[in-house]
Amino acid sequence: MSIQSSVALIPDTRTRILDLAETLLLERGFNAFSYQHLARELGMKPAAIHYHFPSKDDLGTALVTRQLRRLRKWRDLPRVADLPPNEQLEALFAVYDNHLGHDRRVCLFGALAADFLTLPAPMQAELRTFNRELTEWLAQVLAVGRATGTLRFLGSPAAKAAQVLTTLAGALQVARVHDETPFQVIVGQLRLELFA
Amino acid sequence: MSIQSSVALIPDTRTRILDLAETLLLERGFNAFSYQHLARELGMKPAAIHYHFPSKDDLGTALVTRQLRRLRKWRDLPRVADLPPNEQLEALFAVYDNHLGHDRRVCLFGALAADFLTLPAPMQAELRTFNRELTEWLAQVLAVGRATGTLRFLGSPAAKAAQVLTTLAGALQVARVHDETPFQVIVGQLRLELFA
DNA sequence: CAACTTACTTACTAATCAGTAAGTAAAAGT
DNA sequence: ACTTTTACTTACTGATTAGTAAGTAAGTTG
Repeated sequence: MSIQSSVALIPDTRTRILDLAETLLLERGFNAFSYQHLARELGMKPAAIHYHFPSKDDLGTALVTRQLRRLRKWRDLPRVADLPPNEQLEALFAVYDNHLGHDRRVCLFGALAADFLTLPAPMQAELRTFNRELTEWLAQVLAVGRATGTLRFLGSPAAKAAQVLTTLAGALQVARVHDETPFQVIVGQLRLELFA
Repeated sequence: MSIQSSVALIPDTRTRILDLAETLLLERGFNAFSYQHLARELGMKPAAIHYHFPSKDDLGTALVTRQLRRLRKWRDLPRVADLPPNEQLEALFAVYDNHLGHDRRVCLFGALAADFLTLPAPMQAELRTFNRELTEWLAQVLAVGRATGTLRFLGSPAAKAAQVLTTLAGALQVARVHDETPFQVIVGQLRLELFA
């Protein structure tokens, strides 16, 4: 693998494939794009994609693995980890809002959940880990937020975290079917209920 | 079209196709089944499916249209329409719980939202109507429930209805990725918050 | 009884799919 | 300078896709 500057203006081919596949996955679904689509748009032949990702399973797994790495990196960023809980929650909302701004992309979880049973086992496993780690992070944020009085909710932090994340994933899907409005309404409702 | 008893033990072919397509759609996704799959399992040739539904677009649209008819029928059923609001909400939860019991099916909305942009226009339109009518129904239930003191929530009934339905659709997806537990946890959280 | 309709099957097309094998030009390593 | 590795292209396979056209057997209707 070629050594590439971390501030590369032109990403290497492998990254360009992943980026395009991610776009197509989040905008169209996993079963709705092919190696031919990728190759045509990247100006290369389908076999070139197979060189980097022998099978579509490999490509899909790489996509989820990358997103899991991103989650861990984001979560541990000082500008996120050092925030008070209510602002951490707002930062989470901003991530989903940002998806909406990119052609109403759904989140990775929402893109893969419906077709989950057709996915290769490693992809399923990575997606489970992704969702579990994100839920655990939010549960911790909620627990501290309630303890310090900036957040309020009934029930356990774990249950509330699962509920909030599920709602956010669903809200991006509703936004796709209608328009941005229901997403903003739903997130507004979450803010109303959660911020003390 | 042949006249068929309304309590038919053996549904006509068109219905059998719709039933199987619905099963595959809710368990695998719209782009994950073909006319060949349908034909093989029904013991007929793919062209027989084309006879009843000339294109896959027609089949998909028929599926959503049927679900919209079911929603209107269910909503207007005396045993649903005459219930007090808190029991109407519980009846809604029961519908989603029943999906879970059928091999962890997601709801129609959750099955189609991710691939929404790849769907034929009539299917998109029907799905929008379906979601809009269901949300309006729930908003009314919530409004009456709060007014009569059996339900409680902050914000507008419309916003709360959108949030609750989005959460339910998402909860079925989470159940697919993990197991039944998160669904029960999330619905438990909804009950805790909504029932006064 | 004849004509028509219904509900299919058989046989096909053209496109697309994921994936493979062999070749190649350039870059990198020794 | 020689060898190896990288990053592809060309050319192909076999499977699968949605969809069509023509034929047919059974049932329905006038």
